[in-house]
Amino acid sequence: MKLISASETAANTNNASVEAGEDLSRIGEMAKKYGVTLRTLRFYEDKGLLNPQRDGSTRLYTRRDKARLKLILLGRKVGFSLRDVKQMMDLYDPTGSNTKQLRLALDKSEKQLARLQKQRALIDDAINELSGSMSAVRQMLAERTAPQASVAS
Amino acid sequence: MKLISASETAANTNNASVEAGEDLSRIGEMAKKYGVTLRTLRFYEDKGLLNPQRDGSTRLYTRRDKARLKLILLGRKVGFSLRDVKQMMDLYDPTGSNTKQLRLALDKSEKQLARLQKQRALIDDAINELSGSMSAVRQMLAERTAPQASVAS
DNA sequence: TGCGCCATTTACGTTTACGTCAATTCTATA
DNA sequence: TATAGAATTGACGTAAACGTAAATGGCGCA
Repeated sequence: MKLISASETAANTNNASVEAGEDLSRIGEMAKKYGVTLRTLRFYEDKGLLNPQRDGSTRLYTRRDKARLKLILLGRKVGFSLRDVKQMMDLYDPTGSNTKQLRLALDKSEKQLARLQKQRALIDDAINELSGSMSAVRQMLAERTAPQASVAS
Repeated sequence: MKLISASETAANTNNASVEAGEDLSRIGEMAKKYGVTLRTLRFYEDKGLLNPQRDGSTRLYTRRDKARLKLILLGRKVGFSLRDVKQMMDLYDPTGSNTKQLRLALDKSEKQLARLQKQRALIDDAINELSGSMSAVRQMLAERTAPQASVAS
């Protein structure tokens, strides 16, 4: 599953306007590197989360895009919506202390943490309830004598 | 599936008691009693999970429907899809030992239990990751000296 | 020069479990 | 009888995160 003859692409690019040591990646490379699909990358762009450069129409992702993508994936991992992630990232200002961004992130994180803990409690409940039902069912299967399958909560 | 025995609402519009101890409920009553919306009850019916009788066009829920609804709600609580619940309930046979139903239920339950445990693990991961990020952010907010908000996982 | 692969844009489809009208009819009560 | 309150069906909307074509274009290579 090779895409491009590795050495040439890695060494340089003959076509693009790339002169510094920028390691730009195209969409396929990005997808592979971060375990997402092309569709996902375009989708994130469509939602304003990524802004790759273009060489003609071809997307070229810089390390900035890669950092953002990492953040997005981290955010999704901890359960933030893309909207939340965007909202937080939009506050990023390379010239300031980003206090507002950090406050927002902390605020959202606290709420998300609460949600996660609640979810965990629900899941624990479900697990207990389910385990209980399962042993009941096992009982019924064990004693094949029971004529009725009465079900109660 | 037999539903109606004989005694049916003749002309009396005063529900709640027909002749036998049938305690039929209308949709509003059901919704209140089980904490669901009217829409939900109609939706379940549309999906073949409930089959209330009709008095004209008015739905009348018997205790059988109530038992089924309890099952549905239990199923949803432990994370089964409505499709799963239906599949299991459709196997119910009041004349047999319901071995097949029980086996299916057990099978599905085992899988669902595994899913729940996996989910729990994911949530625990997320909680840890999030907690870590949060203390990092708190750090950065504490030392207002940091000029850059570098973010890494 | 044509094949094959990669990429692009646009747009509709998927999943689940309902919510939200809207228009209308039925029922209960004053 | 008039009217408020229930109930009905039908249809469209929602959320999230993409999937899945379809039609098209560019590039390298044999």
